[in-house]
Amino acid sequence: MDLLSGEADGAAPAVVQVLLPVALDKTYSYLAPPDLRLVPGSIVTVPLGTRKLIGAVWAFGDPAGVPLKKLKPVLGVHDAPALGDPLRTLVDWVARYTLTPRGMVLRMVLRVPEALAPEPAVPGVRRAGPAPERLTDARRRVLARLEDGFAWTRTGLAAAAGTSPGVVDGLVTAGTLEVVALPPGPPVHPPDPDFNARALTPDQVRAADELRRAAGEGFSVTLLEGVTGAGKTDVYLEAVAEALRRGRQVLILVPEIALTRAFLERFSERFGANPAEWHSDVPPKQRMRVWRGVAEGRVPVVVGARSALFLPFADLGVIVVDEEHDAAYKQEEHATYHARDMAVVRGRLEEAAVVLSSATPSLETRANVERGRYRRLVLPARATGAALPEIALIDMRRAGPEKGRFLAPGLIAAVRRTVEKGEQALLFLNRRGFAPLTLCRACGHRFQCDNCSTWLVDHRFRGTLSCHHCGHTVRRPESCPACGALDSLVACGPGVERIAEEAAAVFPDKRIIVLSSDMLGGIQRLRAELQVIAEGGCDIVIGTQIVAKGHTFPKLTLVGVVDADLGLSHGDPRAAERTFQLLVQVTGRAGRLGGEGMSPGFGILQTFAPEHPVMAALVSRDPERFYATEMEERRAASMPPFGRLAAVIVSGTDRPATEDHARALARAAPMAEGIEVLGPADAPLALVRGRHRLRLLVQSGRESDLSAYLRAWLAAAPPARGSLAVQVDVDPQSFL
DNA sequence: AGCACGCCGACT
DNA sequence: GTCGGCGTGCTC
Repeated sequence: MDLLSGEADGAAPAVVQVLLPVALDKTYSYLAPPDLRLVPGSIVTVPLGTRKLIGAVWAFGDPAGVPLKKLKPVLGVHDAPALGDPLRTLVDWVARYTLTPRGMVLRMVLRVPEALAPEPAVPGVRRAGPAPERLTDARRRVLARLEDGFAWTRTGLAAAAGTSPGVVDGLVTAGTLEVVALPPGPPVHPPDPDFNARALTPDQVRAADELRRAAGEGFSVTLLEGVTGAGKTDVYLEAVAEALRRGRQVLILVPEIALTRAFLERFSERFGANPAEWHSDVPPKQRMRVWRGVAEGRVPVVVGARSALFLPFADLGVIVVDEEHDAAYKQEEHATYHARDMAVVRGRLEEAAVVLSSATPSLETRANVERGRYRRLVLPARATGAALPEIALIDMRRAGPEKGRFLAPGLIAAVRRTVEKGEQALLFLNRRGFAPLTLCRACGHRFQCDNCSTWLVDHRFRGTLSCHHCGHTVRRPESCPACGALDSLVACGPGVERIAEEAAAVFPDKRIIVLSSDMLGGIQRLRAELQVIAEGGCDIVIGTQIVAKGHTFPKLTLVGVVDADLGLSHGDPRAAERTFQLLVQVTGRAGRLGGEGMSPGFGILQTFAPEHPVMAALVSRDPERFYATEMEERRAASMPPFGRLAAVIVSGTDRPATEDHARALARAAPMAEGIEVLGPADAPLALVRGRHRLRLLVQSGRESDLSAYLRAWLAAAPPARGSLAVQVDVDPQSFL
């Protein structure tokens, strides 16, 4: 795209196209006062209706020919670097791909209003006049500190002179000192690429060499694959080091804020300084510094959640996507995009090297490797002793527990052997609370959420029934609200609390800790419990997904998965992949001390489907086997990555109106070769936070441009009115 | 997105 | 009589 096309000639007033961070796809035309030096990407303030908004200059001229009298002038330019070509192209690209108005994508770039005001200069003081008449001791010490001629901060100077800031203020009043603006400090200490280069294994060295080369060669995508503990981080930090040596910036995406802590330590060990952080919990002042620092090229490395993808890097050389398979990279709110894929797009636009790191890569990424689009580097396990754990299955149909119990005798025996050796066992169940469903034995009443189509989960520790979707909570009643029967309520199915109860009954003298995200006492309590576990003050850990990543359990040697089939049952195209990834991750928490360093521990999976490819792959400790069969399945079903899937989601407060609109939309779907629209008849109607939701699934056997199809469809479809809303997800990660 | 302008129900 | 609900439409 030629951004300079249609530049105003000679006498005609200069007009610029400005993109605004509102739900508009179009740019608006504004008069450009000649004294403002505008360039493409300039961040400007303009009037819109009654409001003043911050937007960005997207182009010059006025191809649409808006009548001159309608045009208002640009009010001012911000003292911040203009958004670069690659970032502006990224905004256009993401908007087009996700069918989101460009303004809403720009919003993700400009979501830092504080950053756009010039950073308030730190007030400093320096010597400006003669010594005061009354020269006290404290005053003498202050003046002595200023002999060097530099300006000091008020508080810094007072502290250095061993006195209070009041003394400094007094000298300012006396005219001895003056207040001056100090230049803002650098937002982060620069990392040193050669600070603490680790000794790498020969395999790591080979991989690191490849990545270093990639970091110097413009755009490429490399999958870095290796089991937990194989040293992927050490390897990709060498690509980071290379980018730093070349003076280019680095973005490291991590799936969750909670995981950044451990990573930051790792980083500062290697580079002697912390990277800048970017996620929703970074306080406003620091956000401002990071945003500006990134734009001005003064921040060399950012570690952040998916929103960091839209930071205005001045010269981005390397993008790392850590745990690239993680579902947290899919953004569902506002614009729906997949940060891993958009990172690849940004890498292409910025001429950067993209590194995708994972022990269990997504099928999308593996398919791109097979097609020759991405390179693949495998870190073999043998180098560090890391490998997949030994896995055994318990066939719950033959060797399961008695009715009403959830731990099979085989699993109990294994836990007993483990704890009696003084080691720890983990019982993993990805379900919070005591039981996922409560029903009345007398009348069959099931406790359901008022706002959502979900069961209320029994939280016995708290004495409540809660919806995990919207948070709706009621006290656990004594009698059935439908038939009034007393003592007729039964809990169906297990949650971690119930497993804890069962484990306590089986192992009355063992120390048991339950870890889940809804734990009473919050994050501090969680940290404390983790500390207890690390110190060996616990025999059996019972946990949800929260134990699957991040934390390390040094004394853990056995992982028992209470329900390995959980998550396989939905008609989700990625169910098998997700389950495989989760089970590899959680069983990988087990290790065994001995020889040189850790070696893998044991995993026991309770399953009703021992012949399922996921279980078979885990038992054989051969992930390639899983990838091969799953690839074939997906290919046969034309599911991603061999076909495209999209969802048109209709939601509304009125159920019949929502269904009607979904039907009307489905009727309006154009016929197209190889594209099929499913629903609304086959699509379940869900109630989510008080709104009815229906999905129309759009499936394409080929990798055709579904976006174009969807655009054409929705342009011709009846418009949504009232509370009805239509949302498009061009790459849904589940059917739910 | 946000804001004004609009047209219908209960009240300082 | 107004205050205020949120449905509709526009913003250079």
